Amino acid sequence: MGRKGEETRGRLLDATRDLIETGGYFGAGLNQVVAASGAPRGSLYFHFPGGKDQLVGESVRRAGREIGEAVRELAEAAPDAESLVAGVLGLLGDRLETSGWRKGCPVATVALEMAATSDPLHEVCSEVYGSWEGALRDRLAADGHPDPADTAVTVLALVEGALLLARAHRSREPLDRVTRRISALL
Amino acid sequence: MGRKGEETRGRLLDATRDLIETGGYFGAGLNQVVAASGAPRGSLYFHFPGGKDQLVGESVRRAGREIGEAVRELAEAAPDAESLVAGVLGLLGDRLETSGWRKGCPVATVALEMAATSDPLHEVCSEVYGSWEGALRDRLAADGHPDPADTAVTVLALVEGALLLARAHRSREPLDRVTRRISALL
DNA sequence: ATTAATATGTAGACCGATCTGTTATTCACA
DNA sequence: TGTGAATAACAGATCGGTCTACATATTAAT
Repeated sequence: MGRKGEETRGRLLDATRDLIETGGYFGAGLNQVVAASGAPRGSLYFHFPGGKDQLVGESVRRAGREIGEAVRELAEAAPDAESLVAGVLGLLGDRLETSGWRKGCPVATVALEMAATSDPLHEVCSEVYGSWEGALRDRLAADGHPDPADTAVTVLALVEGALLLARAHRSREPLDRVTRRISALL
Repeated sequence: MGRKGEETRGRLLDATRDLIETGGYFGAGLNQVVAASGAPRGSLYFHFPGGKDQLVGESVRRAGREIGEAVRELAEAAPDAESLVAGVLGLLGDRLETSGWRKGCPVATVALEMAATSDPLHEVCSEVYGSWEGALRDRLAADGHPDPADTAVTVLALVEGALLLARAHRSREPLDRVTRRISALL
């Protein structure tokens, strides 16, 4: 695959991710994807012969990897788990607010829409959440936390839930309140 | 409005709620709504002249009221906040699993899809979450909890996040893990 | 070095299906 | 007989997906 091809492929994935994050699987029409990416319709099916499901699946996976890496970088600088979670909540809050409450979690909406419908997409979402859970669990275990597995899932649920409430209220207040209470879990 | 009219109106709202819960706003096509409810297409616009947004809005509000009442009943029987939250998580877990991972939170998916797009629907979701937060806060305050406002939002975020992860993994493990760690917050 | 041949990618018209919403007509009960 | 409600045909737009023609690279042969 040449340089040019790889580039439009990436533009398609980025545009899809953006639209998915705002309106989920059904909210991301392929017409909007090609319009936003600048790529023609034919190129979409050249790079993603599996159609919309492949496009969305790779897009979610890519976004999951990106966020995972960002969290890993934050984790290196954070002295303990508590400041790490606070940092993540702060980062996500900034991203959410500056995007006009559009950019929350790129996985959540698709996960909810597809939980009972599409097996391939459900698996992608499950794997992404699993990787985040694992990274968090490892960090907690390394810090000597007494209950790393349960606590990792609990913290992830807390972050996702706070992000959901923040979008629902169009306010970072839920994120701030959760940040204030996070220490009780760690 | 006569008896018959009220009945089909209710059937339309119930069918909409079911489809919304499974696939969100975009996942609930009006063709599916009329097919599931048995009502003809024209009746839909007779009872809901505001179209899909009115139908979905009233459906979300109705579902929010129902769940709020169910929680209130559970709260009367629960000796403390901890057993109340555990009861809610258990109830939601049962509902989720027996529905084949379809019925989670009837508000969440719509809230995420519409956070940045539709002002009326965003407000409905915000109000429903607000009412749940308020009920939880009052209970915590009545129990003499030191930090009812922050804790209420945190607990709601935790429940919503756990429900999201459970649907994403098609497993009640996240709900169980969160249940085990909830006491740290209360 | 130049040209032919092949693979890679672009481009957009087009298809049937489905989407939300409208309309005119008929039904049924008071 | 008059009004609340049911009914289904219909309209325009958009959906995901397919198709063929064209342009641009890359490779190979002369």
